[in-house]
Amino acid sequence: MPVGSIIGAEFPVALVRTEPIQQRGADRLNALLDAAATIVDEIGFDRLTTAMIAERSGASIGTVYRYFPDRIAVLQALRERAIARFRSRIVSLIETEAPSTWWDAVDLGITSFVELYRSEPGFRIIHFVDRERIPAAAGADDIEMPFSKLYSDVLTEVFGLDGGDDLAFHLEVAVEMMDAILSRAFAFDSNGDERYIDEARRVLHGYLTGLFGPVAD
Amino acid sequence: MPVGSIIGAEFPVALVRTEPIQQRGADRLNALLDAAATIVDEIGFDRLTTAMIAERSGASIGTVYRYFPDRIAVLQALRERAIARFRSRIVSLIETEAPSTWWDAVDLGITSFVELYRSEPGFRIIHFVDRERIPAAAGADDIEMPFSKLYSDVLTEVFGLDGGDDLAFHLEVAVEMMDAILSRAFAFDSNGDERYIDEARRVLHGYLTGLFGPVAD
DNA sequence: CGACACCGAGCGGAACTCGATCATGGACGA
DNA sequence: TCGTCCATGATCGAGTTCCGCTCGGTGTCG
Repeated sequence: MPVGSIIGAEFPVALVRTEPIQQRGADRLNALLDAAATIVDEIGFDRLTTAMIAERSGASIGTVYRYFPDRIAVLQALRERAIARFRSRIVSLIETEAPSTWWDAVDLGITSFVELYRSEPGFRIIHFVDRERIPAAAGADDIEMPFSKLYSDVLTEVFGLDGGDDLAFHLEVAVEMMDAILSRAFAFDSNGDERYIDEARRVLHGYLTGLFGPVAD
Repeated sequence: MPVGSIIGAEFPVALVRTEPIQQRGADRLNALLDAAATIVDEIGFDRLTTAMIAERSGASIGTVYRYFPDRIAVLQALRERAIARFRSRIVSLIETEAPSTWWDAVDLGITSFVELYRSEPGFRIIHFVDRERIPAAAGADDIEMPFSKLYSDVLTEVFGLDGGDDLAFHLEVAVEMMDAILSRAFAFDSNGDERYIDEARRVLHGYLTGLFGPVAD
């Protein structure tokens, strides 16, 4: 069962300058990210300064730059950490709930997604999808497998869905749509506007059943 | 016929410090935005400096700050101007093409949207929806009517669509979805990946016919 | 005591200000 | 109908402030 494979590395790859070795190092790194998260929540993306991160987390600027190459990397790492948590939450949900249809599995994904936006500070500002995508800097090709591809593998192997090569494509479209609608849900309502959340579910259900046919396990 | 009403103001409201009075002022403002647009296209969002904008447009830094309160406002104004052009393009398209069904009208919207991404410099970086939405700064409530609301009015009055109060909501969801998929289409391909563009059309068609029933005028 | 972790003054550069200077176009008299 | 005048819009750019980031030196774990 490949479900566990949708968990990624604990810490963002290639974003930190030096992986922390000692315990306090790891603590610091998390503290830095926590600080960044709450600040982003409060004053937004581009008003965040590295000095603020340092002050909030009780570190010095030097320490910030010990772990991160630049300001942007902090934000990216923040996203990565949140997504890593998201992935592991999905895994435990799938294992405990043991969904019997592919739709139940997807629905679980949506639920986790909503929880992610709700509970992860700063995430409703950062967003799931990285819109500043840089065309995959050549050289660093140990890039993490995209979420949609992994989920497509799971659906294929566990539920025998046959979307062919198109499955990953359609799942990516699905993820984009879901993120867009949920971002809207959380844009003005930090708890998430239920109307949009419900609509996201409905849209995804309609989109996916339109591709795979009615739900049946 | 209210079609004309979906054109907004000529210049972005509440983003410029001083509305230009004389002709050269308006020219300057446009020149500044043009410069910003091409620079964004070339080197991206956060490498854009106000000094570059000044130099490219043949102005001084002081002039930049005469019209814009800060760097971010330039980008916002850039989006607003592009969207204003988008609106007027839609108007002329609807008037010249005279679509006979509501779907044709929506399809025209999608076409314009794609053209917007293709032809408006910097727009594929800026994106249609503002993801930095700050909960509507209190005080400035002469905020522009959202695009989805206006389009919903047009569809209601011209094609007699009856989505009730829900129509505007569903159209907003539709716009969010479309922008998400099209952003993806233009993320790595400055001409737009046709596969995603087609999918955006398909998705919107499915979503909207699911709400209004099959297309018929 | 070696390596890991941390510090913070300081440097370069970008964002933004402000008082001085130039240009425009409407008022107004001839 | 013109020309000139000048209030006000528009422009300038050196200078200030603030921010991202470096680096050599100082703690503190194992």
